[in-house]
This record gives sequence, C-alpha cells and structure tokens, in this order.
Amino acid sequence: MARGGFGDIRVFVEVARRGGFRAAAEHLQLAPASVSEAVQRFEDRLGVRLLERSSRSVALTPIGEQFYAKSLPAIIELEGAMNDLDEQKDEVTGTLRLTAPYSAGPFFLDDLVARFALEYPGVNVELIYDDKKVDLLASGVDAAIRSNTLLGPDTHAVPVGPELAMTIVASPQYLDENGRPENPKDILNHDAICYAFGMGGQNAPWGFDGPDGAYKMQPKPRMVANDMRSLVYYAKQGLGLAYLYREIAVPHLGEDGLTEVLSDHLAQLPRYSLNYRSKRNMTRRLRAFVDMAKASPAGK
Amino acid sequence: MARGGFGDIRVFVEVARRGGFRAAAEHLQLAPASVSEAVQRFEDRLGVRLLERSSRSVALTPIGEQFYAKSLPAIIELEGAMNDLDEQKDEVTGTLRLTAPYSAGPFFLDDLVARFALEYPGVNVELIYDDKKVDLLASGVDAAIRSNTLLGPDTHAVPVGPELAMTIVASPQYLDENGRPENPKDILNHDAICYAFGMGGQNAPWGFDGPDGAYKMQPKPRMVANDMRSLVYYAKQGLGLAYLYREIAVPHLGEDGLTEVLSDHLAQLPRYSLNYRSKRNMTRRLRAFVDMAKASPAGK
DNA sequence: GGCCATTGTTCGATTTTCCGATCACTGCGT
DNA sequence: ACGCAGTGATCGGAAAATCGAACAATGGCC
Repeated sequence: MARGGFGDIRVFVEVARRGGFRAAAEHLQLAPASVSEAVQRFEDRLGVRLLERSSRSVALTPIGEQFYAKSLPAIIELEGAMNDLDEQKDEVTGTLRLTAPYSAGPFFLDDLVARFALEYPGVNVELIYDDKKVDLLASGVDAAIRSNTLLGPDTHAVPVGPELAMTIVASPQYLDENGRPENPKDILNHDAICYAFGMGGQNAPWGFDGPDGAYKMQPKPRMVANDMRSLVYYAKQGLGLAYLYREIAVPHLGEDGLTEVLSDHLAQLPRYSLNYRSKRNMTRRLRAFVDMAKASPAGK
Repeated sequence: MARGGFGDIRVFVEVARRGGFRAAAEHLQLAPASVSEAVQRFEDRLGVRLLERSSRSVALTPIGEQFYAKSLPAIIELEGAMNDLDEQKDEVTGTLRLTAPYSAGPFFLDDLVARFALEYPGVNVELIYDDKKVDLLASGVDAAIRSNTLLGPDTHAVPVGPELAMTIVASPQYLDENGRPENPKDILNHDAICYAFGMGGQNAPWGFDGPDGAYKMQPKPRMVANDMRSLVYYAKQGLGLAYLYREIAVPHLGEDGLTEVLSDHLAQLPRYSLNYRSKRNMTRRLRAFVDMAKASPAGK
C-alpha cells in the first residue's frame, strides 16, 4: 500500500464519522492501536492536526472539520464502488447448486439450465435430481425446485416451468372389460397406476376440479413406479388407469394405444416452485438464475 | 495504513489513469515493483482481475473498467481535498528553523530568506548563524546550511548560494616590503590574515587549483577573525595576505586599496549545502523553502 | 533476424505498519 | 474522595509493504 496514501483518509474519515478511535477500529476491522497510529502518522506527514484528543474523547480541529467535509462524499462513493465490485464479482466463478424432481429436467429445466450456463460461462451448475423433501438451510443447495412452495427463514419462491396438464389414460381393452369411469369418484372402483416419489415416498395424489373447486383423491394403487414412462407401459398392458403428465401420454394416444378419460374433470397442477433463500449475502449467480427463471415463458 | 484498504483503489486508479505501472509509480512516488505488487494484492483480496497484463502493456478488464469509472471521480475529489488541505496548511503559522554560517547571510541567504518570508507570510523564520558542526537530529533545526554536505539518516542536501569566488589580497605597501607571491607555496613565507570559524574553531584553509587538481594549504596565521570585513581592514593596514570571498574584497580593490595576488591559482569553493531531513515529519514550509532554494539562480 | 529500449514481474532484504498488552488519563457514580 | 469503566497512546514483536536489482517478454528499428 502506498504509504500515507488514501487509505489514511479513509481511516481518518471513519474516526470522524464514528466519533472515536475504538468505534472506527471496530468498523474498519483494525485494532484501536492501529487506527490511533495510522491517524497520527497521517497527521505527521501532512504537518497538520486533524483531531483534538483527550484521554476520553476526540474532536475535529477546524481544519480537520473542513477536510472531513470534503472527503466524506468521496469516501462514500468509493464504498459504493467497492460494494458494486463485490456484487459483480460473484458472476466470475462459482458453482450454482440446484435440486429438482426428476420430472423437471425433460419438461423445462434442462433447457433453462443450458441457457443459463451459456449466458454465464463463469458459473458451473450442479443439478441433483431428487424427489425428496429438501431443507434449504441444511442441504447446501442454492435453490430447490419442487412442486410445492417451501417455507423457512428468508425463503422465497417463484413459479417456474410449464403449466402442467395432467391426464388419465387406459388401454381400450381395459376400458371394455372394466367400464369407463364417468365421474372422478369412479376411479375408486378401478385399478390405479400411480406415480411414487421414490422408494418409501408418497404416491402422487390425483387432482380434480369440481363445482366446489379443486380437490385431490388417492385411488387404490395397483401399480406404482417413479418413472412415468413405466406408467405408460403398464397402462398399455391394460393394468389400470394411469395418472400422469399429458405431455408424456400424448405420443401414445389413439388407435391401438391409450384412451384418455375424465378429461373435463382434471385439475392442472401448479407450476414448479423455485425455492431459494434471499439472505443478505445472496450471490450474484443465484440472483441471475432466479431472474432468468422468472423471465422464462410459462411453457418453458 | 489499513491493509488492502482504499489506498489500493488509488494505486489501481493511477495505473488505469496513466496506462501503465511505471508511469503510475512515478506519479505516486513509489517503485514500479511496489505498484505492481500492490495492485496484485488488491486483486487477490477482491478475487477479481481488474487489469489484463502483457509484458509491455496493460489494459482494463470489463469489470476493471466499470470499477475505474466509478472510483475515478471519488479519487479526484480526494485529491482535491488533499490539495485544499495542503493549501490551508501553508497558511497555518509555523516556524522554520535554519542554521547557517555567518558568511552565508550577506552573500545570498538574507535575500533568499526575505523572499521566502514575503511569499509565505504565515511562516516565521528563525535563523541561527553558527559555524559549528550541526547534528540535524539533535539540534532541533529544520535545515542546516553548511559548506559541506551532512550525512545522516534520511538526510538530503541541495546546493544553494553562489559559486564562491575567493581571492587573496594585500596592500601595495605590504607587497612592496615583502614581495609578491608568485606561487601558492609562497604564502608560507608570508603573514596570513585568516578567517576563523568562531572561537576555538578551525581556521578556513586556503583553496588552490594546481596541475594535479584542487588542494588546500594552511598558511601561518598572523591575524585571525571571524568577520571578513575585519580581514579587509587588516589587509589594508598592511598586515599580510588576506584570503576571503572576492565579493567582499571587490569594493576595496585598486588605487590606494588592495591588490589581488595569485588570482590564477585560486580554487572556487563549492556552493553551500542546504541539508535537511526528508523524513515523515517534513513540513510543507520546509518543502517550500527547499523548493525555493533549488529554484534560486546560482548567483543568489 | 538481431539488437535495444521499455515494460511488468519476481525475490530477498529492508522498512513500515499492525497488533496485543499495557499504561495514563478522564468522567461518572457512589 | 475514591473506584471503576472506557478512552487514546505507547512499545516491542510479528506481519505486511516497499524497494533495488535482476529477469523475461515485447515492440520498434536497422
């Protein structure tokens, strides 16, 4: 550091601003002795006394008052510039750690993450697919995409991904043999092919819209898997009614394939929720990702 | 100085402003190595590269460009505040303490000090004529003018005053009675009127230039005084050869006055040396005096 | 292509700054 | 008047910054 340079101005200004050496030292993260000595050396070099001292207090001299008044605005500007630098700095390198359900990738997340990685080449992305509940504080991830909004200190959520259209499908053969459900309550009399959230996880409830609003039902699960392509396969084999994302079912509809039922009764699922903690030291890379996710169209 | 503090901003800004480390170093009065290392440490602490370097040039990174743009106005403000402080400080009353040989006053120092006092009305000048050796550290003076350069920690010297032409004079009567010295060694056969450096001080040796270079001789002192006007008087009285500053002798030459001898053999004395310590307590008034002394023409 | 001047960098030595422990002083409460 | 808490200052040792000398790299000139 250039001896007796502008760093001394900062130290002096801090003493003046805080009304004492010890308070200034605390703010500057220096020892009180260091602040005392630094200001003394500064005054010696200048050949000017900026501060009047007694053993219990400190006051500005007239010339110190003037110098302080002139210097403070500039010091504040430099503090701002340093803060801006800190904020920008986060875009340079770092790893963004995400977790998301397996299902999110093909729907929208692969695309979103790829676009993010291209725009911010300095950021590495670590994406852990997991269907389990996640604790943002304990998990070490920057953000967790889940189907629901997470709660916690300083936790925020933004909707991401597409509006999720659901469907219930079955093979024509199954329907011939077991009848067509006419009302949502009819699924209780049918075999259900359900999606499970991993081993030991709950089965996804089936969501419906009725005259009284949205509600969910939990049918009797005949087949359970945590991969919707398997659900499609089981349905084709005539093993029951399968509840899954419509996008996955669409290629398998019609002719010898699957038939949709109860289409008018199905509720759309809410979009995924990007959950993150917006604490004071929220990194720029997380901020950038949240901003990009917000800006993405609902279909993506 | 608070390490890694705002002093580093100033150093970085200076490199950016001047387009290179060496130019910035010159302006900051630091070694190039110091500037290079200071900016490197700054970048390391920040975790950001502000400058792109090659072996012959330097350029700002994008983030460095932004930081420079934000910081420069504040640095300029602080420079202004420092300049204002310097200007104010010059107005603060203070005492410049000098010591000089008795001989310096009439030659140049009275004039120099008078011009200084007129230009800096807020400064008092205390001038102690003394021919003794002086210890800058112990003496309490700001600067010591002596005929030689002083040595010591942080001690600097600049030549001041006129080139000192010397002369040897005697009365025509004396020369008629005792013969005219033809060579410097002849003065050993004459009575000498010598200048003494105060009571108990040495006599000033007589300086000559010969084919083998400059040398000094110490003649047999018949008359001794520490005021050259007295030496002039003694010489007029025919008491011997007097060695003194030519400027003092000139009004007394010719007619019934004094005659110069050995003029071709005399060495000029080196200019006086203004010795001062440029340590951390170098005041602006001392700096101003040194600058004015440097700027004075050699005849003054 | 070779040489030279100029640049930024490196490194061990030196100088300066920072720090912890301690001290002197002061204002306040009793 | 005394004791205590809190302030700024001091000082020797540790840590950091600066420096001089030397080096590597580069661009311009011949």
